[in-house]
Amino acid sequence: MSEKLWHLKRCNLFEQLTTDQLRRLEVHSRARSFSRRTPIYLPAEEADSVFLLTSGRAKICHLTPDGKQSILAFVEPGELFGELAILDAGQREEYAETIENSTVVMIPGDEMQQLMQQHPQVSLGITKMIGLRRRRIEQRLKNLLFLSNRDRLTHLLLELAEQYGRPTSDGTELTIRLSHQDLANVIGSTRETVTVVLGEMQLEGLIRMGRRKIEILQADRLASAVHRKAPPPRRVSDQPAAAHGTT
Amino acid sequence: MSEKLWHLKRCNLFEQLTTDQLRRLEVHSRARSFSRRTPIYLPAEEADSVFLLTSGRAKICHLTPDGKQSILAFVEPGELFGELAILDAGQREEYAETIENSTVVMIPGDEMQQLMQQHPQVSLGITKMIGLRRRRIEQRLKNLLFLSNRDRLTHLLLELAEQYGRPTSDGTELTIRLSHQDLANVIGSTRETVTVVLGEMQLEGLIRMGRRKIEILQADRLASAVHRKAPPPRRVSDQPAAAHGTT
DNA sequence: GGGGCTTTGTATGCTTGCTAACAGACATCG
DNA sequence: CGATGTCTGTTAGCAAGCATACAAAGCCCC
Repeated sequence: MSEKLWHLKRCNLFEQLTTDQLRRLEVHSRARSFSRRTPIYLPAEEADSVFLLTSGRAKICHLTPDGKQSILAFVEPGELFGELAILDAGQREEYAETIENSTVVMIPGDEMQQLMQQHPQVSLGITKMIGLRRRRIEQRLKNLLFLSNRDRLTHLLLELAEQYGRPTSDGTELTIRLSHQDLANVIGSTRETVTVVLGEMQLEGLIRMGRRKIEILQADRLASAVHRKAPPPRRVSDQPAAAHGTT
Repeated sequence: MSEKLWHLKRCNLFEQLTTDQLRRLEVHSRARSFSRRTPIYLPAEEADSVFLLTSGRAKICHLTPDGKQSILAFVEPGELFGELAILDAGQREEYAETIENSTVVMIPGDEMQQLMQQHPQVSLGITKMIGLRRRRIEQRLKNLLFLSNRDRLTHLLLELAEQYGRPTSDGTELTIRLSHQDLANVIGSTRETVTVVLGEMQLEGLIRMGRRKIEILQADRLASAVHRKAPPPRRVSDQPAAAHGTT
């Protein structure tokens, strides 16, 4: 009970709210937990709730009729997802699935709308979130339009490093474990191609990889290959990137 | 002066406002007109204003370093654009250019923010708009990921027909005049390919085309080819689709 | 600790669609 | 009305990356 409240408070969207308001939100929302690789919601389901991931990790996906998957975004603890349910209660077009054992809080859409009406801050926060994610999607669209398979993969690795990177003695290790298939599903390619390209990168000394594990050795060289400014070097003592990002 | 006000009122986002509030908005905003094929704003420009198109037609584009263009959206009268300037005053990532002689009203971003703070209705409206556009982009991303060149073109034609279609005796004529190059820039293809595919479609009796002109003869067959439900038949007397859409 | 699932490695066509290169038709504007 | 720019049509060659087909190695759960 008070745990749910605690989780709500951790979402920076709600940090301005009074305890009373939070409690109200808490009463109307519901906590659930899911084990690894379980769907949280499915396409064509009624989209009447917004979700807050409180622990674990999830991904937002789309599936074509013939079974091809694309990953639209990853979700980290403290992030809201399925947020387009606020706009109009239609049906989901995508589905959300846990990557690791996770817990979420479900907030009814109308409750959320009401909250937005009463708190311009929350409203603005939501708007910004949706807008930022839109920008990210637009960026991906452009990448898909103009970049080769390899360059898109490079971009992805750099983004992942920024969000999920942990510094090591040799470079940066991704704390999110993805298969080649997953990577392919993000950049819109095939598993085989990703395997090959990653293999090349390893030969070139840019990365090192293990099973579902990638370590980036030369972020600067990767970045310059796609005209992107290199990420700032990060000390081992630094915390992993603050999460508000998705892909 | 009162003309600007009149235009503001025509934007459904503002229709709930009192005349006083509108006048306030009016004082702070500025009207400008642009002739055909003129940039309204450019990439890397300071993004401190939101635009309302009051007449004409425009497109939102992205240009790669090596000169390849992609069209992100078309803008119709009454529509807001450049709206991500509300989120944070960074730099534009895209540019907007008129397709026809146009007039716009520039609304300062902070003015807009203030308005949103004071009027939850406006805020919600903006959120919905950004969200809907995000959905549209996501749809395009999926199309690009999974569909062939031809199928993407088919989708585009159907969408354009919905937004800009005027019924004729033989089918539906697009009231927006686009070159093959433009179409290619929307679906992420090349001019040559679009020419060829459109040629095929014409041979198959699906469409008829002239210079910068396309008439869709068999929307149902087009639609079924991409598993899309056929658009509702529209009487000649009906008005063209209400505009809140973009691509 | 063994069976089965998951993940990765690798090679060979083949297809789509891009590049490049012209040519003609139409339009617009002085 | 001529000239220049825009738009469309067409082709051949080429390259990226997909589909397909196996194979082997790790990992996890029973």
